[in-house]
Amino acid sequence: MYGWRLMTELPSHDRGPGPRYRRKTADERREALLQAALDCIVSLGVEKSSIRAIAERAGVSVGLINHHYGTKEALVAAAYRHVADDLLAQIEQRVADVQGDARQKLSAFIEASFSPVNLNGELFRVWLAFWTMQSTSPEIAAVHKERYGAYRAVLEGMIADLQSCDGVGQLDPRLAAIGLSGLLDGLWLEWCLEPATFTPAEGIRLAETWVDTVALRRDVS
Amino acid sequence: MYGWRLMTELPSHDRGPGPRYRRKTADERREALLQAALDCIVSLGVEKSSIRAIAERAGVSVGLINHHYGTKEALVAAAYRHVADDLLAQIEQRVADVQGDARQKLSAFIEASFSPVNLNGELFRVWLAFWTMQSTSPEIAAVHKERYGAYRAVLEGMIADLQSCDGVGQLDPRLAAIGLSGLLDGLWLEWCLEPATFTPAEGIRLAETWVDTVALRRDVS
DNA sequence: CCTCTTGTTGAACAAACGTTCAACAGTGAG
DNA sequence: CTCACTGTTGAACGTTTGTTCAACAAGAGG
Repeated sequence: MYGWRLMTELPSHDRGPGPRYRRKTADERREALLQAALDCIVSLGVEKSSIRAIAERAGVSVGLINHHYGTKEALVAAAYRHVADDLLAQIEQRVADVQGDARQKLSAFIEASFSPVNLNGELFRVWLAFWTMQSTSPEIAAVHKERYGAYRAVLEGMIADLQSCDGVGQLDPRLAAIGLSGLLDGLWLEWCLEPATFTPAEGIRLAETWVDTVALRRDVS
Repeated sequence: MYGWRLMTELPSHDRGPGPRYRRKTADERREALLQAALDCIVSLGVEKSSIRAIAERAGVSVGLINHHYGTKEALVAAAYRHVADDLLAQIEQRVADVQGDARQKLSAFIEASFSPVNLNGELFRVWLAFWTMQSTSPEIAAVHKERYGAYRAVLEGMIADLQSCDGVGQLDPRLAAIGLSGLLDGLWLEWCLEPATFTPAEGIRLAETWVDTVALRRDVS
């Protein structure tokens, strides 16, 4: 369809005697491109993360991204799934590392939510990007629905465990989980938008108070 | 700087005998452009709201936007301030319309937060756009800080009133306001991303429970 | 009527975007 | 070595973006 012209000059960069590039398997390259895309979104923001910027970060040429992912949207969707999986897995790991009762595990979940890994303006920008694309990209929307459901299911299970041990609270596990995840997300959002508003310790205290007085029925005074 | 060529053909649209356009004062035009920008962001999303789309919606030509606002960023910042002002003013109006004690006024605030005006996927897209721009645009960031501070100040005042009447709660007014605004925003966020998760009535119940058991010390069972 | 101010126009522009694809080249198999 | 496969390249493309500015014209004041 397009015309083809001979290159009129040699590439300006150094042409050593060795290979000009190293080939990778399709899977390896896909993984590397995904990491480069995340790096770009994190450091440059979404709208500046062009195909060219991602390709440069990955040390490859522009054409390779469409070759391996077809479209940019598919690459971003894959990145979303990757980050969301990582985040949830990391929180679950922290919870699993705690040997204690259901209440202590929930505390670990809350503490992990307010760890510097999550309270991170760059991670926030990544999430904003995904949320924005969700309204126009069915693929992104599907990933969101799947990952967010998993997140809340974990929380609901922990609250159900808690109430079966320490007595029922003012709300059933489903609604309590929705409330807690809303509180955690809302505080995370506000902290990322304006970190001076409150400290992570205050955020933890707010979430702990919610669990004690709403999911359970205990007065922490 | 740029060359200038004569128009090679007349405009294709109808040229009536009357004026081709009507002049407005600078203030009137600025207002009209701002409304057109909001309409576009709401209906098309941010990334599709180009200068040309906004100009077409406003029924003017592309150059007029830069003439009145200088840059697109300034226009968006003005739109942000306008929407945020409107939203807060509307909630405060609802609160003022309620004759009752501090607790009933807080209920009006919560109810207004979950009204269809706010639980609106289009409004959510507008907010996402503003949040995204905040990290790159100092002007947008300043507007956010100013408006969000006002929002939380209103909430903190209401909670302080409540506690001075009905007794102190588990949290001081500042932290209680941060928690409640986090909960409201988080639930709003999650509802906009996936409306099937919970109903507005459940959201109201969650927020009311927070007020009764955390800001106050009342068990709603 | 003419004049001046100023809101308005819209083609041109430079830069950036995602995508395409013919050509190139590394790598392992025969 | 040769061959075929395929990962990789990068210029060109078509489109869209925000911005510019010489030219135009509406409307008020004389």
